[in-house]
Amino acid sequence: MSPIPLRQRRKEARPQELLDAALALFVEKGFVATRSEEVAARAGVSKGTLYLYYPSKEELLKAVIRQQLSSQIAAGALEVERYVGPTSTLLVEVLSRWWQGVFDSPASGVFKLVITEVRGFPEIADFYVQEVIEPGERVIGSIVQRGIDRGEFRKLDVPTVVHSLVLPMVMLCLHKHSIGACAQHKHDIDPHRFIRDHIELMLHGMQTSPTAAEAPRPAAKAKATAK
Amino acid sequence: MSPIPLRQRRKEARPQELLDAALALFVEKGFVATRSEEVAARAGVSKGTLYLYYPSKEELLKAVIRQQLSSQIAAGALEVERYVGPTSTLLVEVLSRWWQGVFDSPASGVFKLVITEVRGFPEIADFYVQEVIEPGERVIGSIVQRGIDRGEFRKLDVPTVVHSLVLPMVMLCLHKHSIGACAQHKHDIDPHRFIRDHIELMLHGMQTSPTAAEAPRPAAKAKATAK
Amino acid sequence: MSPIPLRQRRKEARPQELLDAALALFVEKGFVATRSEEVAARAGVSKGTLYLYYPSKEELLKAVIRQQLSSQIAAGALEVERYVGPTSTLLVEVLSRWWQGVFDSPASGVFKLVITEVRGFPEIADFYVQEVIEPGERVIGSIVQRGIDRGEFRKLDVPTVVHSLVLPMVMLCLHKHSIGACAQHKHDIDPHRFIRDHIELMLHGMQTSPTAAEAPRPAAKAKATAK
Amino acid sequence: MSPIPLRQRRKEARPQELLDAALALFVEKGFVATRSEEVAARAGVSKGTLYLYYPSKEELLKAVIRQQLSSQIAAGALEVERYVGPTSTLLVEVLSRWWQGVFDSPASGVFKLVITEVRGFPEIADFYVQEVIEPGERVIGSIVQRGIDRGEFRKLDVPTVVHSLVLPMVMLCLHKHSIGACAQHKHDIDPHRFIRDHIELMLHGMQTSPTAAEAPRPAAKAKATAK
DNA sequence: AATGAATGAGGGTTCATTCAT
DNA sequence: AATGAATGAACCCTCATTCAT
Repeated sequence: MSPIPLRQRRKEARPQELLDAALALFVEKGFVATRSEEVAARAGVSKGTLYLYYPSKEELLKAVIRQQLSSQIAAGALEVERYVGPTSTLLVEVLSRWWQGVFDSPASGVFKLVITEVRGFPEIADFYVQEVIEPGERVIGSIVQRGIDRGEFRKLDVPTVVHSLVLPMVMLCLHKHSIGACAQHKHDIDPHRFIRDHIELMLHGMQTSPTAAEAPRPAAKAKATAK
Repeated sequence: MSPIPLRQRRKEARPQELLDAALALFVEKGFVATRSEEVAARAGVSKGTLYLYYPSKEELLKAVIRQQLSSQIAAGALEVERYVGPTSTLLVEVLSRWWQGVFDSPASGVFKLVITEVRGFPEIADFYVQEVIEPGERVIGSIVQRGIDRGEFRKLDVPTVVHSLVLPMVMLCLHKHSIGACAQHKHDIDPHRFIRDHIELMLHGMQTSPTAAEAPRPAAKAKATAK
Repeated sequence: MSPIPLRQRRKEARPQELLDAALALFVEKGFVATRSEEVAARAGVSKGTLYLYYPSKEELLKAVIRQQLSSQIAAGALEVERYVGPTSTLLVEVLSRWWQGVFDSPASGVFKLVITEVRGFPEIADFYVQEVIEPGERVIGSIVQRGIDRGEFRKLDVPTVVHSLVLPMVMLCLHKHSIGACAQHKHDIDPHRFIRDHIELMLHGMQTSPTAAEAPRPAAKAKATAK
Repeated sequence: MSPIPLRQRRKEARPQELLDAALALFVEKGFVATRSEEVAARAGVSKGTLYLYYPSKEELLKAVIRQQLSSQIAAGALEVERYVGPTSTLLVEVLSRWWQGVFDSPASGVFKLVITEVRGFPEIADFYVQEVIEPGERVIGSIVQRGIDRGEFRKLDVPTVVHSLVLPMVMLCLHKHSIGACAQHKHDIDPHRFIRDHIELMLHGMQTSPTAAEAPRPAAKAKATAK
């Protein structure tokens, strides 16, 4: 049934395996502190082999980031256009979906990687801005705009709202891979719960009429402050 | 006229000069990528001198972080107790003051430093959490709680609100020292303006009464909590 | 024709080549004063390669000593058991053979190395005592004892005799690698001749019967020992 | 009563205090591994002061050795000329006296120092040979020669006998400061007892008539092998 | 004379990268 | 293609020596 011999399958899988290994290690230990041999070892190949696929550790770093970003651009944009229904629901929907896909996956590490390494490789900034920040802000921004246009949201400064919405999410990803990864401080926050609450809180702040804010979750009931 | 000999005066200044140099460089290039000689040079001394004051690069890092943190704890707590007046004003006041003191100063770099280096030196996590996160959250949390107690804010989950308020601020510090430091992306956001807007937006989300710009809202009822 | 590739052949030879180089240099210049790069160079490899085989200069030192010692233990013991004939001949035989094997070989340097470096690395003392001193004294001691038992030697304190016999030999090895290695003082003594004479002199002192050049002597009585 | 102020006395004592400190440390840790600051500290002065008395660590080493040697030349020679009585007694007398003065004093360390450091500073060899080896061998040699001339000793090769006599003594000094200084191996030999026995054994080997050998110590009795 | 802060050459060790196998 | 031995530049840190005080 599988016409492709194992050897060849491995060979084709190599680049991805190397990228995965590199992502994990770069995020964990930092780019400089990660030895290229470790990356190779984690990918199950030898030091030399790594250099067959990537000409240098630096290129490997860029490839890691590029690849993670490409997969992020994705989705969403279309959804917005087609969607009918309350904007708050749409916003919750889009942010949640993205959050689900990112936070628990290794992809959450790219944020740390970018923050940590851009200064050393400013090219990274360019494609990060182009591939993630801008498209991301455009999508979220367009939703917010839709809410404003439809009178659901107050007339707010769109970029501000977008940042207020998104920065905590990014920050949680960073936390996960830094302090959150240190034994004692693992469970200080429940990220999924926080994000849910955060969005809700934001919606409150954005909405014209308080009632509208509740729309997305009909079955919900009072919960307020319970810690 | 000057009874203290130059040598000695220098000696006392050295540790701080070295810490300043180290902070700047560690934030800019990362701990591992910074050569100890660079730190020394930036502090205007030679390689060897650095080791007269700090026994190793690693200890220097810890000293850098410790010192920045110690100076952060400070402030605010008292203010909260004494304050009379609307909680929203208090919150704006406290956050703004802190923001002023941090964002434009080199201290803003510690966030990046911590995020970047904790994994390598987990002890850092401990004192960061103790010296910054916990006291910080306690102060902001107490303000939020005050607002709730006084019926000015809705009955929200305090930690959630604190995070929603603060994480974007921290994130902006990180941004400043990473992407924001790359030529092309310098002025994507005006941080001070954003923080002002962000807080305002948050307050909207938090407040009970629509007075400020919202429709009247009865005791908050349905809450979109179901996960 | 040669199925083993050159690389691999080298690899197997490396440790020994490095040990040889290290022995020579450590003996000549002392452990601390020898740069690891020199060792590598003398072994025909680069600095880095040394660390492929030994994790540190210190481990290299220990390996050098260990290896020399292991090869020393060896020999003699059996010979003693089997031997028939006068003990004096046996003693001469065993000491000469050992002397031949040691003095002119690089192994003679280990004595200096041990004397010089034990204080810095006391573990060395343990294995030197176990691998060299004790076995060596045991072998020579057993010969002396045999002589006493067979009435060929006077009833002397065995360890004393062993030391009197052996210490000058060790001392000559030390001399060879210290003062003896300094141009002006090269030929102050002919070591082989000296050792021959020394053993002969010692035998005179040990023997019961005056055969060689001594008057008959009854069971030794008066002893010039009182301190 | 003491007209010399303390300050000045200290000042005059400095060089000697520094030499003592240096001897102890150089013997213990080796010349290269001893930091000049340690020497200063042990002598109770600061780093800088050391350089007021000796222009470099190397000169300090040479001074240490020179001074120790100068004090060794000393004595004995005259004694030999004047002495009347059996040569064996004279020999025992001279060797014992020297041994007493050397072994238990810090001077015993110079042997190690010379052995260890000559290769690095060959000038040391010259004055060591001139100041110690040659005078020493001359004194002992003249005694041995006297014994031969007077028919007390067999017609042996004088240098050989001298070496056989003296090398174990030197070797014991070396041992004391190397293996003997390592906890486990402190009491393997009783040096004073050994030297006494060794000389006695040597005398046995040297003497024409066995009876003569016993002369020096009339009151002694059988002791032989008892360990 | 004495101090000890400062210097900077020097040496141990690491690791990205190459290349013979 | 894959390996891993070898290289050597680079970096942390030490310490002899200097010199302002």
